[in-house]
Amino acid sequence: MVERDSDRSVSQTVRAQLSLRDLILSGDLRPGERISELQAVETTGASRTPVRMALVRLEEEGLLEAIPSGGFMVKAFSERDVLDSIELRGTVEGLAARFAAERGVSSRDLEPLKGCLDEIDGLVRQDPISVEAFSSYVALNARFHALLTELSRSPPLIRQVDRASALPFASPSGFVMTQSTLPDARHTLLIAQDQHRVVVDAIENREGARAEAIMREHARVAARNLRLVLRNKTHSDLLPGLALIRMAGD
Amino acid sequence: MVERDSDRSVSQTVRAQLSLRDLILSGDLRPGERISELQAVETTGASRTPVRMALVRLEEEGLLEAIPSGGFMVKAFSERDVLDSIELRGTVEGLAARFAAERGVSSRDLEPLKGCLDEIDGLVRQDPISVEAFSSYVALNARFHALLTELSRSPPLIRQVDRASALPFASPSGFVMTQSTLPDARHTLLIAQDQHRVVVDAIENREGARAEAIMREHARVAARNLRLVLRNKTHSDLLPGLALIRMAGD
DNA sequence: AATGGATTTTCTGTATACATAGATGATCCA
DNA sequence: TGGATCATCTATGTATACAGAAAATCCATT
Repeated sequence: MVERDSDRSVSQTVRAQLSLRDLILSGDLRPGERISELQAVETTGASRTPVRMALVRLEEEGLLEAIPSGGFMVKAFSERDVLDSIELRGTVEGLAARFAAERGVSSRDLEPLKGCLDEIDGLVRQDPISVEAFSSYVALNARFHALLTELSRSPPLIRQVDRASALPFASPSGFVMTQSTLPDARHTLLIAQDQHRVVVDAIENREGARAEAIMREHARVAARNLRLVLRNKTHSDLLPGLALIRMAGD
Repeated sequence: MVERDSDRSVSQTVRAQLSLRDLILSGDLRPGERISELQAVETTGASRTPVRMALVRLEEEGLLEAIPSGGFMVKAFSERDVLDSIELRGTVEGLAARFAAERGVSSRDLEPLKGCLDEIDGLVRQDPISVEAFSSYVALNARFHALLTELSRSPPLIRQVDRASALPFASPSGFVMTQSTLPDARHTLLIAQDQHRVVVDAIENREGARAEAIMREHARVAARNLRLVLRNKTHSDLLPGLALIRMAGD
């Protein structure tokens, strides 16, 4: 079926939000730049009401900043901001893992998680890893992290983990694609996957502190990758939102 | 000066948000109850546009839940939800304290914090503590926690701590007033104040792990108080939002 | 030439009208 | 009498018009 450029099945608000998010993450809208509602109306095709709605949601998402005199601007992030966001995500994921371990999980709950890990094993077995495999890894990794967080069985915590992962460079899978061009790409993925196995093992054995610690360390792999990407600025197109990161000298 | 019921200096959106928040926290709007926009328009006096804006913001705040078919309903919280929210707040505050300790703070930055502590000391010195003193404690305690979080010098983290503290029963000062009627009220406040001193000491000496651990434990004082309040349901009017907590049997 | 003020323009905040989708109630048939 | 279907009605999503405020521009004066 031929899709119109505007799908009637989703609301104008959602459409405007997606459209504006793409514009921000791709760098078409520069950090610090004010987003005019009228301009947003032209680019998204929606009217002002849903556009305003989308802007409010994008502010909550962390991509926009309210201007005191009114309206919104694209937020700029320092390298430190991004590193802190990653550490924060690791911390709340760590709390989720600890809750899961302390409260116990049934083997039935662990099944999908272990299935995920087996699939990832299948991917990292190949050497070198193909670009398609990296793509699959991104999806599986996201799924693993989501399932793990849900093991906490804590809606408030799940909510906060989702919010902490909303920024693309803070999300668990944010830096996977950027790794794909690095020489020791497979090495990094093997380490990350080992950490996945360890945290599941810790949860199974109800080792809360261990589960928490390993998830924190797991996030620091992403921090390492961020530094690599920022040093050799190549392949920066693989990480949406990199345009929002302003280096110290800028 | 006589204030009109509608202050022209703030926007209709903010006024509607404050008004609706009060209605929710006071229990006038029951958990699970759908909030009609038209009804909200009547009670707040604002028109539909700012009311809708306020509803979206209250959803982000965690007080409302979106209904799939459209609109919003008042969210209900289990006792476990609230305990988890408190633990979460303690965890992110702990991260802020660790950042402050690891990165170091100048004695100039610590001054307002220590001033805060001295003022609190003045309050808890009296025995028994007056209701007015409890009120002052709430304000000073909120100020201390805000200053402490800012010591992390991490905008993303400060943002998340604020969000984790947005729910009244998850906020650092949420249970202070409920304590005021309890027999060992002063005892609890003395312990909390000692923890305040310890975390400042840890930060001064750059003991990151210690600073983090004490902030986590500090939040658990609030968790203890929650259980007390829920067991003897008296004085529940001292905690706004208690109406949102649904016990297991309900 | 630079600065201050006034004017114009553009933007956001708000109100409201309209359309569509969902909910509710009544009526008809089995 | 119970269930299903249809109609009506209400509530939300969307579009747009209007007012006030902020920002930019231009002119005048020093």
